[in-house]
Amino acid sequence: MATIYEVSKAAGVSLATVSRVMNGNSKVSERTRNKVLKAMDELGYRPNAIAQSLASNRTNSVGLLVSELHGSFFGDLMSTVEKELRADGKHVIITAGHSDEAREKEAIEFLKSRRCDALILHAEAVCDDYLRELNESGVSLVLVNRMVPGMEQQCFVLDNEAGGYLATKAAIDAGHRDIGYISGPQSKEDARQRLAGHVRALREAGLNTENALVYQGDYHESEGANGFKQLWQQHPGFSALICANDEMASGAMTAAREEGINVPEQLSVVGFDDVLFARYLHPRLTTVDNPVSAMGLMAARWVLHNVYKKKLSGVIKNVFLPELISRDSLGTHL
Amino acid sequence: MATIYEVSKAAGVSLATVSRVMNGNSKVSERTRNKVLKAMDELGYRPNAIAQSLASNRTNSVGLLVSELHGSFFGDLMSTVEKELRADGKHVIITAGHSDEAREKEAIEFLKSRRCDALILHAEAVCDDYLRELNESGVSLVLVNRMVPGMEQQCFVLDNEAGGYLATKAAIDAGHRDIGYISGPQSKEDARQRLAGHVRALREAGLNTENALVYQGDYHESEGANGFKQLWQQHPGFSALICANDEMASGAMTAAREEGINVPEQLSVVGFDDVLFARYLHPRLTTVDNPVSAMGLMAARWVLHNVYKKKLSGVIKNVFLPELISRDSLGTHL
DNA sequence: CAAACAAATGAAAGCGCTTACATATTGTTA
DNA sequence: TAACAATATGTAAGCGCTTTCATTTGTTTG
Repeated sequence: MATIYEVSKAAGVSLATVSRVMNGNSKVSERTRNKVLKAMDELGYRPNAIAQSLASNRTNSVGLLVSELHGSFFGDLMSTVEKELRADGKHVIITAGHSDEAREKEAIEFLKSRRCDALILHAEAVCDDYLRELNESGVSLVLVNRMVPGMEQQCFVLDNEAGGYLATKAAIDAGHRDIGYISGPQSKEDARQRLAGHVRALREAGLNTENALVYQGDYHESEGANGFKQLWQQHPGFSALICANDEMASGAMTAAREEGINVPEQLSVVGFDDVLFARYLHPRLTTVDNPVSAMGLMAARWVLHNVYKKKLSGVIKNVFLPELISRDSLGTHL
Repeated sequence: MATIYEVSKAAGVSLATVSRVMNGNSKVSERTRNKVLKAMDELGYRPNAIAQSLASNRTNSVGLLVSELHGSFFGDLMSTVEKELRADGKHVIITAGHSDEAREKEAIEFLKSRRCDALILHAEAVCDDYLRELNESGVSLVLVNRMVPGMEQQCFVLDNEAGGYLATKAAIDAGHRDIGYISGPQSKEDARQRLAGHVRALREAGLNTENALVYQGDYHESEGANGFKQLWQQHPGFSALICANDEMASGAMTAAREEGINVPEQLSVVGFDDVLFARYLHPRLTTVDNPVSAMGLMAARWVLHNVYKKKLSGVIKNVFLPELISRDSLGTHL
């Protein structure tokens, strides 16, 4: 592979001049620029990004931490972030934290050792203090799907409470009064907030929230089925079931069907997240969207603006409001 | 951030010695090693991976090209590859080629400029010659889901013909005789092979393959619906429909339902790929699995072995045989 | 106890770039 | 045309490591 030195020799100019035409910042006369370009072309020269990074103290790479590399939520996030950054010549190093504290920290250390110019983190397991320290230690970072007090401008989050409210409100508006809820693990912030929104909607409608029909699941499909079974046993015949995510909604729908209960005629189901397969379920799932792509985009733009000094088109938005995606699984109840 | 120089000063040894304890290849006495380790610890030293790469001409990074960053197929691939390589301290730079020749080439150039030690490519649009040239130019690379003559050992593929055969054979074994087929775009190798397998199964059963019920789709859901409609119009009442992928199978099932046709009672449907949502469809989709994870694993192991000289556990397998995943969408036909 | 060898350590030259700073070239003005 | 900007180009010192080769130190043996 040709180096800058060979290019400089071939073009009959100095290293500095070659570097100048590559980076296009300093002035170079039209004639020499052409000579250099020609030499580069003839040699098939490609700058060594590693050497550039070492010399310039800039890697043009941003680290992205996700919980998993599969699943539509992270797929959308990675896809959006990569596209936006790549358009500006930056590249993304992706690592997975698997929602585990040690692995998340390890992944972050890894990204730091790779000298990423910035980090975009979907960190679930590390504590707020760790993130604040990281932030103060001089690492440029933004957080997706997490709000850390003191770093509000660097956090891009969904208003989960509003989403929880939206889902239950939709059921209430459709005439439902007996409404069950399968929550996510209450150790997770988003799960707590979604539940809080649900409770607010019930209360607002004057419904009983004391001995509410709530089952705590773990966001997995199987717990959707378990949750449904338990709630149905506890209070047979409730007319709507709100689930804190689509996976559990799917599990619940399958379990209901196995009991011979028709969705949505006998039981309405509402999910949360609008993952890809929500459209493929039968009946197609009414759910609350989770604007991952929009959040990923904002995170990428923040980096472009604050780290790479690119001027912004549009404003940076930190908190996203979810919308209800009406499909077929929510029926009216007279 | 502390550098190796500061560590060497703190420990009272030379740079070379610090480097030695980091890399652990050359001998260092127990006493000095401890001094160095202590100094590193106290300074919170983290080696600069960029500088290491430049000096050693090894980046410990492998480039991964996928068509898209979302979707379960690529999610599984990325996930497996990343996990396997990361376990050995390598990291993965992921880029998307969007099944477009120019973008695939650009992505590959990008990975080359990052000086990846090896490339794992899911390249659909570039031609065989390009890949062969790349290979001969000294870049270590392997191909996933693509067989290029002359590079067999570096290709990890599914036997699509066998998969196509399997799907149709299953329908025949279940008693079906009137079998429709929605193929993928015949510009793609895998689509042609899947169709070839289908035809072989028909022929073997002594069924007519002349004016066979075949519709050419594009692997997208909508074409599954279109394909079903057209075939049904052309020959109403056929009892089984084989689709070249799950997306189209889903589209076909939805279209059938809209026509009031029950799956699987009146029409059996078989898919291909066993993507995540196949389990979520109703009825759950009988399909042919596509062992992406296994292929990704092999690709990663090949790299570990051939590029990083790691000794192998187990053998390298290049061609993978698919299996039928029996669920509920294929019924018997007497 | 010195010779002979092995083991541990250090000195220094890169790796391929960027970027002050210095110098050369050109253009402008009186 | 001398004097001076302004502009274009070159020189060389890093960036933080690895690695070769030379040197020092330690160990063994006759």
